Amino acid sequence: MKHSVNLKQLSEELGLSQATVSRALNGYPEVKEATRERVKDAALRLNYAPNVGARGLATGRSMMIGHVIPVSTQHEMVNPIFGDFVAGAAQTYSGRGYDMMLKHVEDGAEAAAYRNLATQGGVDGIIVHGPKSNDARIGLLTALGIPFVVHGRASGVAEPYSWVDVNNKRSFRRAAELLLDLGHQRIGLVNGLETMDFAARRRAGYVEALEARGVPVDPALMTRSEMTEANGSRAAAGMLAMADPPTAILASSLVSGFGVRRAIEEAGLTMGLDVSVVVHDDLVSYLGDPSDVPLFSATRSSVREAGRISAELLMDIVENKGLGPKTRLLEAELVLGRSTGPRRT
Amino acid sequence: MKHSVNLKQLSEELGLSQATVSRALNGYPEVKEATRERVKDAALRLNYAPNVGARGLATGRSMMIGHVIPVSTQHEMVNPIFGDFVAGAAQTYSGRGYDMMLKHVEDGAEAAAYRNLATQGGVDGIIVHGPKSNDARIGLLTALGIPFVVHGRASGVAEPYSWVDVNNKRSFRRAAELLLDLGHQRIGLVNGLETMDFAARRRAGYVEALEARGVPVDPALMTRSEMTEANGSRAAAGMLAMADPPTAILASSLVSGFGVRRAIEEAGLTMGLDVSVVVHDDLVSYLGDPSDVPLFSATRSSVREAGRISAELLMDIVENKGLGPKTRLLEAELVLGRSTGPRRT
DNA sequence: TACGGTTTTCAAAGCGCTTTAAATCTTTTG
DNA sequence: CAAAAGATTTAAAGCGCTTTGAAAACCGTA
Repeated sequence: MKHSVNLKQLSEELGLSQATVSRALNGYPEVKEATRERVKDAALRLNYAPNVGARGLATGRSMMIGHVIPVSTQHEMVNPIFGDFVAGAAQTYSGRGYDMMLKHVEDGAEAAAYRNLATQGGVDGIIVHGPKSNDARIGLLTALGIPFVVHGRASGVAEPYSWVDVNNKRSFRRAAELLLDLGHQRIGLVNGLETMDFAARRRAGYVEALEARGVPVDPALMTRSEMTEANGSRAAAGMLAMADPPTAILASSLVSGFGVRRAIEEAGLTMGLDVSVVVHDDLVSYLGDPSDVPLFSATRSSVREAGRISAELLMDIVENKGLGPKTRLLEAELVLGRSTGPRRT
Repeated sequence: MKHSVNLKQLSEELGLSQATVSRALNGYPEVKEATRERVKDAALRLNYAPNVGARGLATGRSMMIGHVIPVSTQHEMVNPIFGDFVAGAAQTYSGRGYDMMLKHVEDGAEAAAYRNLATQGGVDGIIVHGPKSNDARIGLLTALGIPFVVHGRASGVAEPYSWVDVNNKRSFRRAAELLLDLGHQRIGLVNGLETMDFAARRRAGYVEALEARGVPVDPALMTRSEMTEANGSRAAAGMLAMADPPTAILASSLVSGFGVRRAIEEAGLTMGLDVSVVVHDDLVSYLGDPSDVPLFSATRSSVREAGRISAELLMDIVENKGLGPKTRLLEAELVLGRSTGPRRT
């Protein structure tokens, strides 16, 4: 059964030319208001919606933004913050008439995938997720000449490009300073994989804070792994079993934080009392803690907001290619919860 | 800078007609093997990729599957399992040459959004997420005549449609039976929102198990809310504060389970000893527990696998509209962890 | 009544691809 | 060696839309 019509049928039904109908629907001024109304009514009644492929062909715009799903190749893990980022971005796109395309890329086919994305005319722009410290995708996309925005930054890349990032270094520096102020000297770092740019920056902030206070940096107190509950727990358990265990731990995500808390409790200690904990909280919606005084002290920055901003930037670039690279550095908020307290003597 | 060519340029470069070049690249048999090689080489060399819009116009296929992001309208919450489901689906699509489009839909614009999705020719099929008990989308999409597969089922809908679902009723019945077998009589249910079909079915399974054993069903032991850590904790805390508290709790997700555990511990009790807990575990990748004996006893069913299967089904339907609705009922595995034990007397 | 200026509508080209029907080139066969 | 059969290749139509350049309709005025 046919439930919709195309432009030709619609225009015949109306006794108008396709041109006029098209103009009427797209808000061009040279159409008589009465005609426009008549056209709009008919379009609604006949269930007309312009074919996106055809429109794309004619305008050279697909009104689609491409995202490549960042599946950690090692453990088939989907980055937990991906969902919220995408939700924020999608909402923004939809407000401006764009849609989002998600592409799964098999390992090793990365370059080809981005190249196709750029050449097939299927998307007007691309969001790059999970940049590594020296990410080749940036150079590739720049060379291909397609608009893109990186969520995060890539330290090693010299050429300019557009990005939206949290000030990871500063936020971890501040978190570490908070713990130092509370009297802690042995502070553990349960970081994400440090091939990821954000994780490297966080460590830099942590190290910077300790060094600024003359507190020795102990490699044994710095771990890195994917940010799962299990990994957080394992890392913290290892530290707490040391001869000279930390009295505070800085964890790179809320989920790792849950693991850290478990390890603390399984060691017979109390979080916030025996061991202080600060986590980074991306405000992922379903992990939200609505309490007045949250469980965890945290550096907070909404990844959904980052999604919104990235989308906004990208669409601006797409619609106005003249402007140079745009960047946006977001500051994380430091929120005190019940997981931190002065060092016990 | 132009970095890619179109079919016309490519064919001119080769001294062949567009038809032959198109056939060569699309694997049609009537092209001489030598020619095909020559064409493929040139395509690679000149960075040719067919324009998806044009191809879609010509073939009537967009090679794109639409998903609508299920943002819980009440709290702007992104369903946590969405990420993994989508990852599984996207992987499957990509293996068969399809891509995935994600659409954000504002509240209230649902019908229009699905209608457009179906009419604009932008997608060949749709996956419906998070069906409610009497979901109007199913009737709408059926009427529109576009292929679709529902992840889950909608109890109230009589007409046939394609779906992929976990046997939620049976798995919660089994979980409850396990607890009954362990001697528990007061069993709490920390369920998801029961407007969601899956949650309603889980409760049905739970109730069925109790009634089959003649154990009274106490409404005070049945809570429903979005499946967050905080909600799980609050629900469990409430139950544990009762005069006649439960000795076992059945939670609808791993995340709620974390909350339940917290409440148990904050009540000075020990999970698995004083209070047994069984959760439903969607095997969401980043919450994975690699231990031999997992923390939680759980009914397990991979949502990523469900994504794969749903995608497979949908593509089959798209490519062969003749076949009637396809369905797939997945059984959850019951896995014993450290959170369950016999009732303490 | 006709004319210049506006406003509104139209015919047709073109976006880049696939595919049908026809043309050309190669083989095979009698 | 010519005709029939088979293998390749091509020209052109068409997918559904936007947009340019031209035509038609309308208006007030001379």
